[in-house]
Amino acid sequence: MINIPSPRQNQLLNALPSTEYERLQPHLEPAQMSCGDILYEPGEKLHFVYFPTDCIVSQLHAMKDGGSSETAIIGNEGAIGITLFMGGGTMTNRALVQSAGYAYRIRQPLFMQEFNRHDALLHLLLRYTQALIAQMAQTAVCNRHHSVGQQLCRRLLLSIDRLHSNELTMTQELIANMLGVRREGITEAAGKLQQAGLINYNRGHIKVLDRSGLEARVCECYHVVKDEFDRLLPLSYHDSGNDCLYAGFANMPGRRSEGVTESAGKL
Amino acid sequence: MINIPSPRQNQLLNALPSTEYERLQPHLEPAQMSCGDILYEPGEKLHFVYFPTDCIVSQLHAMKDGGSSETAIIGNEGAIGITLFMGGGTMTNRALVQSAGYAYRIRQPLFMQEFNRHDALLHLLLRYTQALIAQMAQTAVCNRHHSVGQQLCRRLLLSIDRLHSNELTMTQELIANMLGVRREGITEAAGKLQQAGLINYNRGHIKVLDRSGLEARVCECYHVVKDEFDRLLPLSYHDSGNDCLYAGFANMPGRRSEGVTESAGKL
DNA sequence: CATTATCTGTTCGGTATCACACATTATCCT
DNA sequence: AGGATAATGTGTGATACCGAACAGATAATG
Repeated sequence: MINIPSPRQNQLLNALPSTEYERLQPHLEPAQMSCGDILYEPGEKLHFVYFPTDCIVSQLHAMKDGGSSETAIIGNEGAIGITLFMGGGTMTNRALVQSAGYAYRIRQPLFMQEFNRHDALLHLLLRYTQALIAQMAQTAVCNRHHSVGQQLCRRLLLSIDRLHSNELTMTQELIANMLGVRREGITEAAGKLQQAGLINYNRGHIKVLDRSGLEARVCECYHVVKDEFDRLLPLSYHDSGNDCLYAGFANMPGRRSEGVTESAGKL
Repeated sequence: MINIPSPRQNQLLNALPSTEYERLQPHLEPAQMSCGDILYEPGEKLHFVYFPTDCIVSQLHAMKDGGSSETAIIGNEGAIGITLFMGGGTMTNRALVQSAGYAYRIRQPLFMQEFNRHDALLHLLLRYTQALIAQMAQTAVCNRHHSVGQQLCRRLLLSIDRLHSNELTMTQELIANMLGVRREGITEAAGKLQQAGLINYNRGHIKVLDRSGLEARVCECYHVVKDEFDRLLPLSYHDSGNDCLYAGFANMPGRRSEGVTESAGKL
């Protein structure tokens, strides 16, 4: 037996009404996501929709000259593979696992079968997509106007929000590539945060000591996006936290989450 | 000379199969769009979906300190009001008419009635939304990595693509606010372009003299987005002619189809 | 333990952009 | 026509970030 999180630990899956969830559930396969895994490349067809439970995936754009920038970060509040239901089939970015963990995935045809019933799943995912859009747009604004230090704060907060932990595993080099800045810039900014007692870092391990301190330094972009997620996906506050022991993916005891069986779509 | 364009001059409406178009058509009201008009503010409910025929609308994000940045530009290839069918109802940005002209608009309930038939309109608009997402993401990347000069080229090309004309009406100050940079920066960059014989500008009037010259200077972002639009929204079913009374209008400049960005580089 | 690889700290010069101030010119208005 | 307004041009210094090179420190490995 391996300790694998429940699908319901993904907030989108958790927000589905039980009838829809139970139709989907048999087709959800757990997938172990390792740091560095690539879910899709630019222009490459994706065959699954992924629902992270405790991993983090970066949406990265690479440029010809080798530069790159992250435009979104996706954890258990969301899903990877929106292009499948948006209709494009591929995207111009790449999806890179940035923090190890698990996700549940479902094959496109099975997923689309449910999506095309045009019920809660559709409404939920479109709302989620709009939240993702807000995140990407705000990233654009932030890239233009805010300092590396502020963006580092934003990035750290986004990560700990999704990990539900105050400890991160990532090197300064990695952060730099995500933000699209130099590694030295991160060294300097992170040094200041450490000196201020807000974080503690050590060779790829970052511990956030003072969350509110980070929030005091971060630019408005962080809260704009967070508020928009909360507005669009109010159920994302529902933390059905505890893992369940789960062996294999066949017969999973359908966890009823009382009080959350409503659709998020209150259009 | 002051003919009101046909709704079919909007490429989304034009791409609808005639049965759907005819259901929609009675509800389409022409709207005159003047420069500076605001279609919605952040958090403000929108009651129409707008389909531009010959105007340009900017999707702008403002910040507390007064700064702003454009994350997308929308012309007759698209629509304003995706939040209505995405389900959010409001957005975090504002929509500002940036070049005067006409649009057809339709009230939300009537629009949603058609959208909820889950037919061509839904699929078309979701694909369009994905293209819009690509534009916003690439804007984020561009803001991070490219110079003011390159971004100016991108912005000019985006505009003339949507105006189907090589003459623009916008001041350097306006462009600066769109790109989120200083006006002096635009003065300098535009001066270089003029000196190179690529454009000619004069107190709010810009004429593009050498389109391919601009394309040679622009960063890759422009073509990444353009290719993605062409891929997702081929000028399809009702290409020029049939239902369009104003077939004399030029289409977007020649479509390019080089591959999507190579996947070399950091991460 | 020694070696290697990885991660972090620091420096230095170069450059793009910024912030501000002000001059100049074209267009608009009465 | 003449004055007001809007748009553009220029200059000066400050600063944030870049590019590259290198040094020290810690973990990983054999």
